[in-house]
Amino acid sequence: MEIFSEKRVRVKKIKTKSGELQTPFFMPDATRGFIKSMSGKDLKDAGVGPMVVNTYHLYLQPGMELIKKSVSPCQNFDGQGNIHKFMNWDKPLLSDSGGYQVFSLIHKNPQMGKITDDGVEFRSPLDGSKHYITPEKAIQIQFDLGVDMMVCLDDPPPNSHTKEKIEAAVDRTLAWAKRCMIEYKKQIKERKIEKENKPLIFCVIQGGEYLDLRKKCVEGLIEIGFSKEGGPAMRWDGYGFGARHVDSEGNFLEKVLEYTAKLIPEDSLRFALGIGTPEDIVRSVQMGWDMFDCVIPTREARHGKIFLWKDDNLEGEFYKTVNITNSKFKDDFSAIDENCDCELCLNYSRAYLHHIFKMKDPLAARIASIHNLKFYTNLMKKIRGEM
RNA sequence: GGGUCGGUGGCAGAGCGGUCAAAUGCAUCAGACUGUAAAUCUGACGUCUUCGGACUUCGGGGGUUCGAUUCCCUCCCGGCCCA
Repeated sequence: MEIFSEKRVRVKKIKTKSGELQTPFFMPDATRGFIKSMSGKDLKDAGVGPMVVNTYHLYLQPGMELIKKSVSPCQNFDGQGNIHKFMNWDKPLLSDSGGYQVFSLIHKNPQMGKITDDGVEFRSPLDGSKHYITPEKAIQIQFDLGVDMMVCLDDPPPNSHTKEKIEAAVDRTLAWAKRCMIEYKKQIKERKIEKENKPLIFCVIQGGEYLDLRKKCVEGLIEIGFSKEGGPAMRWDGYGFGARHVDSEGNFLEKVLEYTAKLIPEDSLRFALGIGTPEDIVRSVQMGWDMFDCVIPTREARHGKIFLWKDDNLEGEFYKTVNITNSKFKDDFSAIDENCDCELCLNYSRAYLHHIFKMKDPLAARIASIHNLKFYTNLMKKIRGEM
């Protein structure tokens, strides 16, 4: 793998209370505490380790009271009820703060809530009930979730906003990151969490497509890591790239990603939120990004799009996707991917998968999801040089 | 044999004098999906097109009318009821 022989890949181990992780890694989105249509066994078969859950979704449903009470009937977990026990998932989990959800909800429909400097007031799309989330509350919820990695509440404006508005979002993101850090220190102290069990904390870098704003944001965030406000200074474990990383035409914001990665302290984790397609992940890894999460492999699996390897070398067009619902697969009895050993590829033909998709049976979504996630976990193994 | 209701695009099913190439749903075909309001959404779906339109369609045939998928006659086919 030529492009990765230049030590541009930051392969390093990180420790969490649920086990070690090796960068670069990919986390599928188990937003509501599950990956649609998949069991824990399916996920393990696909090679999945860490996953992302969402603070906003879990807070609304099933609610924190239930999660704090939960008990796993099949496995011993330490401590009180948490999302690991509820899901019966003993590998690392990262919770996203929910800022992205609340903001996109409000940006799409201003009647759904309002944003102030103090926090966000929003209506639940489930039942219309009113909720109020502050940076402090977002952190408290994530401690209650009991995750291994947590993310500050941020303000992610659409990249199409004016520079003034993007800068205001940067300022708010910084103010909220500071409050999140103070709350984080407070929770660690109050909950008497030992050093080795501390969840990793990630801040988020905003700034849209403006390099100077990205720089301003990172510098402000680094400074917060040196602040002794609320307790001894604590550095961020990682920095996330916030907002969309593609422009309105779908072009990857290569320069912004590359520039921003360089601003992040060398020994901190670099989390490219929401990235992405396999080629976007490869490019981002080359820029120095360490962690990724994206709905693409699972959502597209449910929609019949299957990822196939073309080339072991991760250069050029190393993969392709097929829409298995296309009529050309109706009588194609070949294997889905001859080079894959997932449940789907070992057992079924393209024609059969085509058929169960056409019949809309949930089995189609399930086995396609296993396949696509296996593709992604293998992609990361190839990037790390493990296969 | 008599009565009655009905025959509409691949299917189901609206329309019942012009605004109908014909609602809607399904099926079909293609596309989108990037910190999941997504098992979702978009587009195409008679033929041809210089994308302005043009042409042939609503069981068959005939009629009324400026004009019929819509009204009348007749034939064919189907459901139900009575013999």
